[in-house]
Amino acid sequence: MSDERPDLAAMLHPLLRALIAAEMPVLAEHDVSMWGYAVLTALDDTPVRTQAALAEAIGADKSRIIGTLDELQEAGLIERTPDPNDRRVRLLSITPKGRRVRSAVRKGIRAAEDRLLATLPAADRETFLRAVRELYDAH
Amino acid sequence: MSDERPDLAAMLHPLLRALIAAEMPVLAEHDVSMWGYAVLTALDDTPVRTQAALAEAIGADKSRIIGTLDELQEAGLIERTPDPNDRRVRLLSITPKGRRVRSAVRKGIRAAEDRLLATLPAADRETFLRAVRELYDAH
DNA sequence: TATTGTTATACTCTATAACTATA
DNA sequence: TATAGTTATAGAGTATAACAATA
Repeated sequence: MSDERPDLAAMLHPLLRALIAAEMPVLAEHDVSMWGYAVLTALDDTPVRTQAALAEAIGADKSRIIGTLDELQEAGLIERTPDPNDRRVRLLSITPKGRRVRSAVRKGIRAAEDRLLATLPAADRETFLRAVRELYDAH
Repeated sequence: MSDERPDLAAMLHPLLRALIAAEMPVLAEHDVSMWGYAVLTALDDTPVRTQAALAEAIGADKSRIIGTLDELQEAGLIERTPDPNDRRVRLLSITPKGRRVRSAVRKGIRAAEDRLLATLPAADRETFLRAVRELYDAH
């Protein structure tokens, strides 16, 4: 029986798709993209950074997040201020409004996760989340 | 503590990436693409099907698997024979060689999975796999 | 008219390379 | 010259639509 299961990636892939699909309405409700939410999260957890460092932190290329930063700035969720010490860099920071949006989105996403995980017995769910976190930290 | 973790999708995404990266060398070693392996797996588990049904089964579009089928047929891993009863459809079947390749690839992939999961305590690993399977079956 | 397999087209992501302005 | 941010270009992957053969 234990060898009859599908490959791990073959199971995780549709699972992740379902998870993302469940998060889409939450993101749409608050008018942020997935990358926008990732940026808000990174900025909220560690306030100031250069754009390149931010990109690195969320696993994207520096050129790829620019559109996202433009949108977030336009919406007043982040600020980009020139660094007086080195006028090449733009100091990034999340605004109070950005923090509120991030918090609201996270709450909605956690609720969606809970619904998706609801079929698991509580003990298994705990272990599952702990295992995912451990694997995530290791890679 | 339980609220301090990253979002589930934010953890699963890089995890899946790492898993896929670990599988790449195995696939390359046996000269099959990821989709090719998915096709072999689907055909091995339920032998005969139309291309459209096969595509549906592996979560792809019927137009998207054609190149994959061409490659597999070229390599002698599957056969496409016209259905005498309905000459529009091509009956699909996996060849003995295809079965061997599928089996060898799966063995390599399972080994890669084991290495990736090795950091987890045995009990947690069991529960993790059981939970993933249950969630996968539910979606 | 509907369906199977196929080809062609377009659209989304992403990766890479140029360009500017500063240093 | 090297680096931060930006823009432009090209590639992979995917989704959709059109097409020919058959039912």
